[in-house]
Amino acid sequence: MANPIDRSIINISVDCVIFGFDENEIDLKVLLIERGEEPFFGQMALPGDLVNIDENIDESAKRVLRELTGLDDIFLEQLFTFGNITRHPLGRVVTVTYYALIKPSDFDLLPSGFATMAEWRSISEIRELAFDHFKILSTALTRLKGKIRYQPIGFNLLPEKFTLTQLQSLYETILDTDFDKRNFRKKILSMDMLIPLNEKQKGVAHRAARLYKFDMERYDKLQTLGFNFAL
Amino acid sequence: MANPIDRSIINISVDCVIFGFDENEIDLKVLLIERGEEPFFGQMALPGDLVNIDENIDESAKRVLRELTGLDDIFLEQLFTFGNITRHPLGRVVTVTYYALIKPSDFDLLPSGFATMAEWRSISEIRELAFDHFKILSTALTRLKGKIRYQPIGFNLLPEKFTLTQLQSLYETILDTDFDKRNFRKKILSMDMLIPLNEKQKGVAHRAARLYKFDMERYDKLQTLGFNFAL
DNA sequence: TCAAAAGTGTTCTTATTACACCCATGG
DNA sequence: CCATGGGTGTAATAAGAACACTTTTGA
Repeated sequence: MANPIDRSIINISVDCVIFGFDENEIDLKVLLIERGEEPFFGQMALPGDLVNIDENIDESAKRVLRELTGLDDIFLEQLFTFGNITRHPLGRVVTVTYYALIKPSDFDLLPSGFATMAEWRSISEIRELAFDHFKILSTALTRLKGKIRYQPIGFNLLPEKFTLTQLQSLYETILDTDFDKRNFRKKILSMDMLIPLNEKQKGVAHRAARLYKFDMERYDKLQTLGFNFAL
Repeated sequence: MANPIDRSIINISVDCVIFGFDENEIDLKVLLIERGEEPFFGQMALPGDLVNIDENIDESAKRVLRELTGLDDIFLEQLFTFGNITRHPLGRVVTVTYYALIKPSDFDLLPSGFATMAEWRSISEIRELAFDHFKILSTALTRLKGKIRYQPIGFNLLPEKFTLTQLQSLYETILDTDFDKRNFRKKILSMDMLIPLNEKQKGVAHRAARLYKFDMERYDKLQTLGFNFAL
């Protein structure tokens, strides 16, 4: 970590689990940095660092993420706080973790600080991470899968205009399952949250699909009424 | 708080939201202490205190709860971490909060430490609390209501042998709603998690109800298969 | 003309809701 | 004998699951 750990006190840090999903890609990715500093020098880790005394922890998470990876203006949701005595080799560090799901192609990565590298890595290929970050990642993945069934996470992962097949494959990738095409369409359209456009895909070597966009106003209304997005 | 706040560092505390439900009682309660110390001297607050450097935060929550209220051996679940700069008047304190739902009559309250009193208070009557504890309480209540629909919280709130009406009124109280008696029974019995006993209530001035107990083995199995307790 | 994905309905099964009367017990 | 809560079934509706062929497009 960039700030020094004080062995005489409980230090507090934030760590961010940024999931990435791009259309055309088949798997879910996570943003990792390579550490240019001890401990775990040269190993991959979640972006994270100590909280400053004069910043709210939510703001701290945003700052740390920006400083290490260049990602800015991301909606982070709090995940869990990990506080075991032994989780950091240099002292006592309680970490508040956050997660988000974004579209990698919307952002440029710019590693700096003690991050010598910032990269998207496929979830399925990750075997180990610095500290207890692998455990944090697993916790985040479980939460994401649970959450996406009830909340329209994912609206920000598609282009403004998208096809129903794109939407379906987004859900299939994140939930790691398959849906019946007709049933998926029936359900998603019955929610009345998509606006069909008088536009079609162009330049595809097959029948062009109709494009849709999200009806945010309608969605917000349904949310407040306790609407359920389950599939 | 009992330990002194150090203004030069970020202090870390735990706070516990202990919900209480007793049969025969119509409303949901929460365990509060009266503070015998500044700040907020004499005001009601959630039991909470600073974390020691040599204890895990989960263990810290248990210890603090025990020291202030006498409650021991309670399964606490982490709720959320509140870390705004301004949340504590004497310095920077990030608090990790926990919650649980228990049956008050199973425990004796024994206030000590800086708690001059420890009491069960009806949720609906609480207007204000020390620090940001009212907000913490609201967050916990939302979480509890969400959670009880998918998890069998509540098994520990009833006597070992209970009637279906007791179970129903437990759910109705916590979710603040009403269920149709026949539909409730049909659904709960179809889950196959209750064992009907060859025993009846005694001493009631009406037809005696059959008693049931939970089939924990069966429940654990269903849990791992992704079972859903929704009502 | 072929390959590739788009688009479209029906049937069957299962879950959810609404609803009202008789039963057993103790006071 | 009455007040109190216990106990029971059915019909209607809604939601979910399974399933296969025709259409459009560009290469």
